[in-house]
Amino acid sequence: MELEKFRYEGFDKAGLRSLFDELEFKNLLRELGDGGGAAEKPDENRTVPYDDYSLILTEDGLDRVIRRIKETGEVSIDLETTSTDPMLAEIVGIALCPAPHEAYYVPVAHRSLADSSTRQLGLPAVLGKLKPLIEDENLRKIGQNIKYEFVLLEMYGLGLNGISFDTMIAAHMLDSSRISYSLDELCRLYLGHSMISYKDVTGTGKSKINFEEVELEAAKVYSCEDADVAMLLARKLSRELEELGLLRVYRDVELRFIEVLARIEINGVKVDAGKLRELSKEFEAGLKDIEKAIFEEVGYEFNLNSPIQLRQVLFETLRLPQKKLTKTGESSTDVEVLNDLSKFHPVPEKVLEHRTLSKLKSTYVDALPRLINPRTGRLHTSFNPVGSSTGRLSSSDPNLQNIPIKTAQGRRIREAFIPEEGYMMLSADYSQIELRLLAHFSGDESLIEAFMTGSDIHNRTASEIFGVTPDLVTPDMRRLAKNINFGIIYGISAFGLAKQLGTSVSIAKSYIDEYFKRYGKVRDYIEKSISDAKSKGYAETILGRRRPIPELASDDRNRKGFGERTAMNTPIQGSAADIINIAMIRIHERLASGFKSRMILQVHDELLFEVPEDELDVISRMVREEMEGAWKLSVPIVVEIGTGKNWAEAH
DNA sequence: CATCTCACG
DNA sequence: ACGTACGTGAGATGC
Repeated sequence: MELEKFRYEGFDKAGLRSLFDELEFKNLLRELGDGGGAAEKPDENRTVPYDDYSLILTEDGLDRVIRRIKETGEVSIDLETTSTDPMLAEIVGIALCPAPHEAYYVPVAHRSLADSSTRQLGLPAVLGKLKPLIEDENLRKIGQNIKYEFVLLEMYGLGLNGISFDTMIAAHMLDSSRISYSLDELCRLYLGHSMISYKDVTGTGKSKINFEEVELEAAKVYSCEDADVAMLLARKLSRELEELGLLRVYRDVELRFIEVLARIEINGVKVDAGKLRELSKEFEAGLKDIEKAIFEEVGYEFNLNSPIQLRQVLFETLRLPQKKLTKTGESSTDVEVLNDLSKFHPVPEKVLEHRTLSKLKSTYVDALPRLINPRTGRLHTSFNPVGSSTGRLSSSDPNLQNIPIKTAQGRRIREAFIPEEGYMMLSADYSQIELRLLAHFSGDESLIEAFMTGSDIHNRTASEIFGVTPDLVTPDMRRLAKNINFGIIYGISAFGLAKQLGTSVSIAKSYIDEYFKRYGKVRDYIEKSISDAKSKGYAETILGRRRPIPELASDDRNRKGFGERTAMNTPIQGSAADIINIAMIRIHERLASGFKSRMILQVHDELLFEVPEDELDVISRMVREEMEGAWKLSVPIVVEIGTGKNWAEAH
C-alpha cells in the first residue's frame, strides 16, 4: 500500500522521508538483533514487502548477512554500478537477498551519506568478505540477467560460481515472444506488482543524478526490492519450468550458457585500429569523388544521407519514375528502387555506391575504434540471450554479428579483425544447418538423401526442380534453387519468392509447386508445424523453448499469414540456435581444461576462435567434434573450418 | 524519438 | 482483392 501511494504521488521527498523513518525503526530492531523479518515465517504470497530491508554499514552487519546466506544456502544478488557496461562499471552498492522478503543493501561508493557520522564500508573490505561466498559453488546465486554480475565481478577478480537461477533467462524460455524481459515487467506479469523504477530514484533529464548520489535509504529500498523480486520470481518461474518439464534443460543448457557468453564477452576480439584509420581515409576520399560526380550530374549540392532530399532530387529534379512507397506513404529510395532506376539515369547507381561506402564508414570503420576498451585494447560486445524470439542471440555495443563480408570493401573491414600476437583466427561454420534440420524434421527422403550423399544442396534442388542432371545445372538455376530453399525455411509465399527472384507471381508459384512435387514431405511438415502451433498456441524448439503465436488465431489475413510463417520458421531457426548453444557449452568446458585458445565470437551458425599456432590441430578437431556432435539428427551435421591471420582469411 | 536504410545469418 | 518472405542492431536525419 505504501509503495502504491509512494508511486502515484510521484517522488515526494517529504513523504518519502516519513516512510523511511518508519522503516528505519525496523532496521534498528534488526541491527539490535531482534531477528526482524528473518525469524518470522515469511509469507511468500505477499508481493513485495518493502519493510524487511536493511542498510549494512558495519562489518558486524555484513558478517550477519553472510551468516544468513550460509543458513539459507542461497542469495539473490543485485549490483548497483556506474555503467550498464559491466566491463566499464564500478560498483556503487550491493544488494543481497538470502530469503524472500529479507534483503540487505551494502553501499560502498555512495557520495551523499545521511549525515557526517554515517560511514559506509569500503569496497575492498566488502569484496574481501564476500569473495568466499561468491566463489562457493554450493551457495546458490540468483539474479536477473546475472551475466552482468558475472562479468563485472570478474573485473574485480571474483569468480561467480553456483549460478542457480536467472529470472530473465527463465522467462524467455517460457515465452520468447515478449518485448521486454525487464525485472519490472516480469514482476508485474508474474507477481502483479509495479516496482520502484530506476528513474524514481535518480530522476530524469537535466535533474538526473548518478546512483552514487542517491540517498542511502532510497538506494536501499530500490536495490533491495530488485534482489527480493528476483528471489520471489525465481521461485515462481522455477515452478512454471517444472510444470512444463523444462527445468532440466534450463539448468543443463540455459544456465550453463550464461557463463559461456560471459567468457566470450570478457575475451573480446582484437581489431587493427591503424588499418581502420587507413580505411577511413580511403573511404572518405571515395565518398568525396562520388559526391562530386553526383552533384555535377544533378546540378546542385544536397545531403546524400537524407532520404527526404534524395527523394526530391530523384523524383522532382530528375523526374525518375516512383517505384514503391515506404510504410508512411513516401516514395522509397531503397536499394531495390535505386537498382531499378539505374537503367534510366547514371545517378541512382552512384547513390548506391555512396550509400554502401557511407554505411561501411560510419557504422564500422569509424565507430568500432571508439568502442575499443582502453584497459584490454579489445572490442567487447554484449550478447543478449533474450534478444530474439527464436532463441538466437543478439549482439550490441558493438553489434559484432553484422560485420560486413558480402562485398570486397566489406571484407576489408573483416581483415581488421585480427588475433593476438602468436595466435591465429579459426572460424567454424555449420554448413546448411537449417536445411539439415528441415530434412530431419520433415523426414523427406529426397532431402535426406541429398545430405547423406554430401551433395551441393542448392545444386541438387535445382536439378530436381528443373529435371536435369546435377552437372547440367546452370548458375542461374542454382541461384533460383537457393532462393527457394531459403524461402522454404522462411515460410514461402509465391509473392515473396517472386519479389526475391524478380519474376512474376505465377512463375514463382510454378517453381514452388515443382519443389513440393519433389519434396512432398516438406509440404506435409510445413502444414503439420502450422497445425501443431495452432492447437498448442505456440511453436517450440528441440530443447522445448516456447514461442507463443497468438497471430495464428487472428482474422486478419496478414497477421495470420505471419503467424503461419512464424510457426514453421521458429522450430528450424530456434533449434539451430539450440544446437550451437549446446556445442558452445561443450567447447567452453573443454577449452577450460588447459588450452590457451579462446572462443571470441558467435555469429548464429559460426564460431570464431583465437588459437595459438601449436593448438591449431587439436582445437580444429575438438571444435568440429563438438559442433557436429552437439545433437543427433537423421542427417549428418557438417562443420567447415578455416584458419587465417584475420577473420576474412579464416572464413 | 520515429523513420529510413542497410549491415549480418 | 489483398499484401507477405525469417531473425537481428545501428547510424543519419529531422521533427
